[in-house]
Amino acid sequence: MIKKTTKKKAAAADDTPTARDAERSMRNILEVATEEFAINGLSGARVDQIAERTRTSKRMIYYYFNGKEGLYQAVLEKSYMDIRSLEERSRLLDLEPRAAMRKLIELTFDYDETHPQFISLVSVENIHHGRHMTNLQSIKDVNASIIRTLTTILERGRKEGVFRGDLDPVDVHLLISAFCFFRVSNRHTFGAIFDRDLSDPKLRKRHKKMITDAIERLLDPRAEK
Amino acid sequence: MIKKTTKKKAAAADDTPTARDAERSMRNILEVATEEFAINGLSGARVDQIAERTRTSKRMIYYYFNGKEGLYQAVLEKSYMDIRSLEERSRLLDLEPRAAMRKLIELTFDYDETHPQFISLVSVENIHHGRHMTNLQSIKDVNASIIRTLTTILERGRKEGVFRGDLDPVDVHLLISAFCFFRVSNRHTFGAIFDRDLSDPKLRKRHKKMITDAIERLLDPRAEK
Amino acid sequence: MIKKTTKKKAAAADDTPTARDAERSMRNILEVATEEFAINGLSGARVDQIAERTRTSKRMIYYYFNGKEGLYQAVLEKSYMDIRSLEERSRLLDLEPRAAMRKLIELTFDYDETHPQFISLVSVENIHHGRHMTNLQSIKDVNASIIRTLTTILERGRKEGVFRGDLDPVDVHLLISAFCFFRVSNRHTFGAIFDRDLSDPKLRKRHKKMITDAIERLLDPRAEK
Amino acid sequence: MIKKTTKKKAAAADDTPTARDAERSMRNILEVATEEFAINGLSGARVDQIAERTRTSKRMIYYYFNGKEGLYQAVLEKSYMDIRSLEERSRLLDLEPRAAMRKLIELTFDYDETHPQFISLVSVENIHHGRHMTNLQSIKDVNASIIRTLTTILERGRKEGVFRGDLDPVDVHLLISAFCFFRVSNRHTFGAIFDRDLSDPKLRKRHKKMITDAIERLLDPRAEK
DNA sequence: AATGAATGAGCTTTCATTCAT
DNA sequence: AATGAATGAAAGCTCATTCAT
Repeated sequence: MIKKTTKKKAAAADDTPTARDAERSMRNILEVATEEFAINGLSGARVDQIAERTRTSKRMIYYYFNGKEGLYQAVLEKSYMDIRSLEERSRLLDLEPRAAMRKLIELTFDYDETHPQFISLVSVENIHHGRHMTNLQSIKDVNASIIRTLTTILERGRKEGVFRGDLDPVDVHLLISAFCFFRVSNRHTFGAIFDRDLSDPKLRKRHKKMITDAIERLLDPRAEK
Repeated sequence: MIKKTTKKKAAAADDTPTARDAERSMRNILEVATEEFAINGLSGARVDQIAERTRTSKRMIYYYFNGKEGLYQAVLEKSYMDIRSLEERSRLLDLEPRAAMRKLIELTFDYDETHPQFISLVSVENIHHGRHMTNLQSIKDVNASIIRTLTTILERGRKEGVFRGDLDPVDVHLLISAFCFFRVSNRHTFGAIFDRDLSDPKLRKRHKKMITDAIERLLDPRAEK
Repeated sequence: MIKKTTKKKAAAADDTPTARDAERSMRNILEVATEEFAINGLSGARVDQIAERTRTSKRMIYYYFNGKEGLYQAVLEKSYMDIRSLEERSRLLDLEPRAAMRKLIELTFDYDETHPQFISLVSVENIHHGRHMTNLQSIKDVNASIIRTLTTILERGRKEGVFRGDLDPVDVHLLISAFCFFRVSNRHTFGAIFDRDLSDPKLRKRHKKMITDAIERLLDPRAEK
Repeated sequence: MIKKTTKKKAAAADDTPTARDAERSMRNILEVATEEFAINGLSGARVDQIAERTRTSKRMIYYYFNGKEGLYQAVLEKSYMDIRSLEERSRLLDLEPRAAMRKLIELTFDYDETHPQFISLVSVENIHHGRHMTNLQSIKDVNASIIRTLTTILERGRKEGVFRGDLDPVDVHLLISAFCFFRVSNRHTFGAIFDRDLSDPKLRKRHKKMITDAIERLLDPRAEK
């Protein structure tokens, strides 16, 4: 992360009005840019358009983020950081394994459902082969935490005999993510092809149950081969 | 495909060298464009770059496809059409329900795995809210055929008592698609975050088994509530 | 005029269906082109657009008229030729001088009023410095005839003592033309500036009378100095 | 003039070298563009050609005028604004009615004669149906002032018994404008047809007298019906 | 005599970025 | 620390025309 870090620290340290203004400007730019990149992609987003919707000027984007790509990277990082709340706020490990697993799935499902911009950004980043994430350790850290939690849940379940023990936590995470993510990321093509509005509450409820069921049964030790 | 349909038909009817040349040129352009749009997205792809990699000139892109957007739409349509082979070539309905289901999942899994460009294009189209598909009935037709096959398989399985009967075919298709698609569409971000190469044959095999298992267990009538 | 002349003669001589078809195609093209050039000017008109509105193809425009400029020139000539009817059909010289003069003015006024396309084309040609008329003797001939008629009328009037004799016929023609032409050629700017609809019948009548009055008084020998 | 008004005002207020440079650049572009649009029309003029003749670059045309059409509109407005000098500088209302009228006609005649570019631009704008003037209130204002002056002159003349009182000022303005304008706007076609050079000083003098005479006699109350 | 297919050249416009304080 | 003005480079697209039969 560019020179923003220094700024942030400075802002945290001294609380001068100027510093707080800078902080506010950056946040404002990030918010607008998040929308624009999510809607239009990296190449499709326009620096002019972002600047115009901002309280500041185009010049500031260069000042704070060193250009379009820098801004995009900052947006991406910020978006991934926001997931931290997902499992931090919910005390998953206080629950017994099966309840914890169910809740984890539901949290993921709901998060993706309510954060289509994040989904879009991740799709955009995949179009670009994830080349803007390679330097962002922060993103890996956040996700490592999710895997740690999941590993613990699975391990506990195995010990209690309620989960089979031959599944890789990352694989399970992949399966859960895939469904929750795809439902949102591909809602436009899937919706158009099958004339379905995936945001319909009835469908949402049914799908949430389906993915929960699917994982639950997959983990059921009685069927283990 | 735009207004060139007449041309195409003519080309199909008479087999003059000129007509074949035109046909070949269009295919050539489509192939190159498919790659470019898959790699760079709609906004990111460059007409110049596409033209340069082509045997023809930039002018021809406008002649045949009425511009960048028209070309993109043609690419999208063509890509979706190519899936027809997926289930047409394989005689799914000759198999007993559970084998058919397993094979359907594997076919989907393998198709997505071997057609990352198609996956990219669909992702790109979702970034653009599926706005280039609304007019393409052909795409709906192809997919309707898949759903028809799946419906038959599920129905047969229910009658034979090997599948539960309370699942919507489109929902099942969604679940299968989600996992197969996501593995490819998000391979870059997922790979970067968890330091995993999703194209590793060992992983591929494991995931294929996992998704097959998951669906199989989900459909198992013994667990039905 | 290009090779059209040869064609026309041929068409007149032999009356084969093919020849008549050619004749018809050319007329069709000319009609459409007249409209397009009048509305859009020489640079603004589009060969594609003209061809599209035609019963024939773009290629034919080149076949018959050797390109856009040739077509424009043919349109211009044809438009000027059509005025011949103006004074040929009306037997001006059968009237006594003052009546003849009044009628000449009214004919001019009405012709311009009812042929805005002709007015437009002449304006267009002036934008282009009249450079497409230099070779068209036909145009000069038609107009020479008008001047001849006007000269006769003025001469007779002078002899009868009802017109002053010191005015140049071409000057008088200029004055008449100017007013009749300008009313139509500048109707859009003049109309916009003064919020007047110059095509309003009431205005038309008033203006017709005004110009007739003005010329009549100008010619009145009693005021001659 | 587009949205650059703010810029202009700023430039007027502070007199920084930069501001003056911008002002100068815009004027430079406008001058060149005026010529180009007058000679080639809106469609015929080339942004490249305009830029090349300018001290600045093509990019600046878009920066200052938002494109070709914006530039054209600015040129049109500026050209109309320049007429303001016509009657502002000359103290028409200090003269007695008949002298004032004569002078007004002569001023109009001379202005058109010496501003063929303006004449061309108005012709061009009429080809385009005056569609670029609809938003330009400034143009209406300038012309309203001319009509006000003319109305005063006519009114005074009527009171003094030297002018008839039944003529509409705008009609009179139309008659005067028509002749003065047409002489210039149609000099090429008229000149070509009648082998006359309308810029010949002898002709100019004769025509000036003719239009002055014609209006004078038209206004003469003795002939009023 | 007639024509469908193809195209080079050049057009207007857009874009992310830097200059200059 | 902050910014308004300026811009080179390249993008997408259009046009009149010719090729090839």
